Amino acid sequence: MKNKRVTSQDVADLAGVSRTTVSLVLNDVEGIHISPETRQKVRNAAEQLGYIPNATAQALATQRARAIGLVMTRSPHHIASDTFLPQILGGLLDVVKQNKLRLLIESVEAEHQDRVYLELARAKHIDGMILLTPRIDDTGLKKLEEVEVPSVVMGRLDDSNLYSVDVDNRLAARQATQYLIELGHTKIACISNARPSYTAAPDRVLGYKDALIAAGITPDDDLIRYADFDPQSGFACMQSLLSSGKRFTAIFVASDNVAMGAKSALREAGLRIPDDISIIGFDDIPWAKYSDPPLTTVRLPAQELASGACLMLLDLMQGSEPEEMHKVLDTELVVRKSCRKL
Amino acid sequence: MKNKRVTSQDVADLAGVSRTTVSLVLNDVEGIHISPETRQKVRNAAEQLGYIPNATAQALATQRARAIGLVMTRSPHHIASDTFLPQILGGLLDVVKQNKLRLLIESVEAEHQDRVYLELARAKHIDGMILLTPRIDDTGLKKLEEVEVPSVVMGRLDDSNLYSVDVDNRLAARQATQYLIELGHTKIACISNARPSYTAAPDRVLGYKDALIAAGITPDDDLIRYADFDPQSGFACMQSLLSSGKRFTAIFVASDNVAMGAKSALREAGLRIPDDISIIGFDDIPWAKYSDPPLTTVRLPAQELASGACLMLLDLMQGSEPEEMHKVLDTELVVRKSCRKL
DNA sequence: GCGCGTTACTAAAGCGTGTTAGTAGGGTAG
DNA sequence: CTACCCTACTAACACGCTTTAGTAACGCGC
Repeated sequence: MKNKRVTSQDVADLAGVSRTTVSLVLNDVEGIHISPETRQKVRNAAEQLGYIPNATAQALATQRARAIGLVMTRSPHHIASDTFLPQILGGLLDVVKQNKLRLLIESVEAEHQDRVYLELARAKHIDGMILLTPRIDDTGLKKLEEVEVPSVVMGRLDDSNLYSVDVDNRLAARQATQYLIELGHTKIACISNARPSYTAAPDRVLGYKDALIAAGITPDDDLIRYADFDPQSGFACMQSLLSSGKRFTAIFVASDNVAMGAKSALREAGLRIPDDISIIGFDDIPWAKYSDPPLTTVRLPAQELASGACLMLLDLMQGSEPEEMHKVLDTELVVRKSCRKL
Repeated sequence: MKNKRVTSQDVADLAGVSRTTVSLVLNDVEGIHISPETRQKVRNAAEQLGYIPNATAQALATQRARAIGLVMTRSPHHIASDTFLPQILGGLLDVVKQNKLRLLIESVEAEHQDRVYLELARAKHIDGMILLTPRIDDTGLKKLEEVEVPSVVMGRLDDSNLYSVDVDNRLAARQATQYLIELGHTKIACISNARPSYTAAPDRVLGYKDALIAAGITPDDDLIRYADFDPQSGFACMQSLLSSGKRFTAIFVASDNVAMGAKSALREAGLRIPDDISIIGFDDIPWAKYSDPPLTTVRLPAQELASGACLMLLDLMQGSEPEEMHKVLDTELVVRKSCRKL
């Protein structure tokens, strides 16, 4: 009862003007002539009533929701163990808040993607979307390209004319592997971060192979495993490698999160890092620095990726063309203590 | 051009019926009589045109946004290093998806909270909100109670008549500390998870003291530090403890995330876990199990907390009264290898 | 063949805003 | 004195949907 919704009509009534005037004043519309006294009257009335415009009505009238969506192509379970998410959210929220937008989180199961993207876009609850960790086989994205909804992909997508922000996964993986080679390692295994359908995974494996080949080492597919985002899968992959009987003195794990599990498996097997096995990660999650031993890894600028994608999206939403279609941010080798000279 | 927005009017025209009928059919409104043939005509037309209802218009008409907000009282920076967030999001998304709702993320800086909560609520972009890690001194929340917006707090808030879901932090902390005592430790330090203004922090310290007192040990405030969510602050707190000259053989760190940093500081000081110092954490984040040594900790059911809060919120949104006003979930001591018998 | 209930639909009134087109009144130039 | 412009506003439509109130047609009992 005390909280009957206050509308612009109420403000207009109290101020003794029309609803139009209220709208014009409160939105500071340019090039319109309203006397300072009236402006003040309206402002006072709004203040007094505690008027808060109904965002839904605004959205309907303006055809803009003032919100963007973060779309994740993963199950809630996988989201729960995504080390990266907080950083990405942090980066997004930063930009989103500055631009007075809202952020919508959406997770899309593999099954009915096609429809979902379109629904999100057309239903107009959001003005644009950021697509996280897209999959190669995502047919829905193809359709998305044909629609006029501003979208930016965080990651790489072949043959796509969607805008994107990413790092050069292949190059970064190559550099990481090269670092191991420079330390004298020749038997180097690899655990990729995710199943190959997620674009970053095969890219990182390619980079790993690039480095080997450049050093005259023949890649051995038996030394490669594909994890599934979480430490648990890293644990399993490492166990599988260890029990394969194949020898290796170093390993490139294409995700710090997965590396956590891998390290644990090494420890259980009685192997010491870096004395017995050198390990290099990927991502530089906040814990990498504090793990034991501190993990040598490739820093991936998560927050910058997120805010970069967000800024790009804002450009698109304003109708202006972003500078680059596919923005690529730099990675950086962060040497800590998990690798040793052979 | 190809993507002129399809409205219910278009569907009505194609099907040769009124917009009303379209709405009635597509929403499966109960207790209304529409012939099967007409229903089919409408469905076909909608399908053919690829009609997707405008969610904003629906929201305006029904006065329900079909969205809930997750409100975090922290800066984007702190969000970026929140280990818990993915699990909470996972839990929320699960429920949210099942109920065909949307999830909005909002971060609120300490400065202008009062206004923000109300804006969120009244602007009606959301039907209800979940408040994460509230602070004792949050005056905005007081005002929120007076408004009719369904809200559930994840955490505890004294003297509040807001619904809440939480664990018994005090009891859990007590049990953790008691475990250390049972192992024979008497000199036990404590690093709390956050600054005391976040309710969980002092609660956990109280539980820690409870256990000491029950065992006839006088708590020593010089052995207590307050961290700030992230590993870095844990590192600093541990350094501070070590350099204080005070002796201790075990420590209760009220956050696994903070414990990561603390462990790192111990290692740098040349102390071994658990040989020199036993350490017990809190939260049981996914990495606790895989850290070295595997961290003994208190499992906090993050996903269940989130989904519990969400279900509670759904009840409130439907106007029904949840069973309990303050739901308390169980914690569980997870013994791993970071504590030893003295 | 009149009243009444049921079926199958539709017209129109909201929801709360933004925005365009228009108006009334006063000043100024010709 | 008329024509025109400027200021300061307002009436009314648009946004796309839900929902209430209503209507027309039909069957049925009496």
